[in-house]
Amino acid sequence: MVNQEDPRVLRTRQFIRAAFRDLLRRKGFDAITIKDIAQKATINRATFYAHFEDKYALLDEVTELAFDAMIPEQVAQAQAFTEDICDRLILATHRYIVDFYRNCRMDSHSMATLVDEKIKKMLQQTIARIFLKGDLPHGADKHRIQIMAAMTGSAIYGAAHFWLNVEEKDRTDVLVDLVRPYVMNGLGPYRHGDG
Amino acid sequence: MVNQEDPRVLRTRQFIRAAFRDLLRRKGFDAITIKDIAQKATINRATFYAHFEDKYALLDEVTELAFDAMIPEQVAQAQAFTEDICDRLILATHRYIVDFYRNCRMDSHSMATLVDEKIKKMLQQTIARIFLKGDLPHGADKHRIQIMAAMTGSAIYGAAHFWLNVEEKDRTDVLVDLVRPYVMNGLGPYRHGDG
DNA sequence: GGATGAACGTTGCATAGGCAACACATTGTA
DNA sequence: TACAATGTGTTGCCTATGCAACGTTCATCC
Repeated sequence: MVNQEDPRVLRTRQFIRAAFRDLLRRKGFDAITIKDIAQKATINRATFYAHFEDKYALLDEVTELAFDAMIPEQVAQAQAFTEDICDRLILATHRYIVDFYRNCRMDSHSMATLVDEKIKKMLQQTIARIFLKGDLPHGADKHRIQIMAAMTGSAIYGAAHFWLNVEEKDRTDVLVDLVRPYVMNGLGPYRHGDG
Repeated sequence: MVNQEDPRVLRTRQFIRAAFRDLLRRKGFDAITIKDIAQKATINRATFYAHFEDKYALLDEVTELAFDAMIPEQVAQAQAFTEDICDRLILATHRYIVDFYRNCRMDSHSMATLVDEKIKKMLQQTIARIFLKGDLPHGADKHRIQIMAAMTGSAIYGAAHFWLNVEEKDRTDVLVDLVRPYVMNGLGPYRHGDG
């Protein structure tokens, strides 16, 4: 494929992502064509295919970058899964979902599903990375840790998503106070690597 | 040279101009290097030379485009040099100069001179174009018309420039009331093509 | 059922842009 | 004076992008 460091490549990919984000704001995912993206990005349609297999791959990348941008510095650097880190993850996830539903026309169920899956996966990876950084408690093999991360990520994501349709939806503090103890208790001895 | 319609060319030239305008806001013209421009435009230095002979050519183009953007629609379309058109030209010229001195660091005398010359030339061409659109009065050959345009452009530019350092500098209405009669009287029978 | 048109994804070729290197000029400085 | 450092403008080679064309699929319409 293309050389990811070539300045032309960097620029072209930025154009494509920006065009796509822009289009998502006024059109549903299904309604967006490759031609639309190429036109708005002022690149040739063939060039699009030099960088992305299709618009699903583009959605994947855009989602991932947006998630990375949303993760606070403290979480990215965290050495242990503390209550503070947990809170930040909950809030960041919630904010991501809110922004996402506000900015994108959601006529497409397929897109919502894809983004759901992607974000859950990113969350789980982020959590697993933190778990693996701490000293592992006795008997915690890598496999078991990844399951714990998967459950934790799913729980956080599920709760944050559910919170969209709740009366108290603006009370993110309530959300945090509900999710944090659930997750931390569920983790039990795994959380700090000091159990 | 390069094909001026190729989208890559259009983008690259836009990048270069934008970078240059941006640099002019924080650096003097003399202090700006081609490397600076290329870096900020995220293009290769060699690519700059594919589009502009040097930074003087770039300055020339940027000045010209800015001037075109500043000219009101009515003036661009004018069929005769009326008082209304005259007023608009005076105001546009004045605004151009004000913006120019506000936005650009003027450590370089050479640049000020170049821009001065360029703008005067553009003004004169604009005026000559309007003159030549109207029916020409008896005895008005093309040569004579161009001299009238040159004087008119110089007068307007000179006055607008002078107005920078005047106590009433904000009273552009006063400026207009001084310049308009001078110019219109000077033109005498040439102005409408109806003399 | 078949025609039409739109979007997709791919291809070969032409051209613009990136890169590294060069010679030259200018400037600062030891 | 000599020198290093920096900017200028140019060159040859390689890669990314633009373009036009193609066959394909799918939806719409007669």
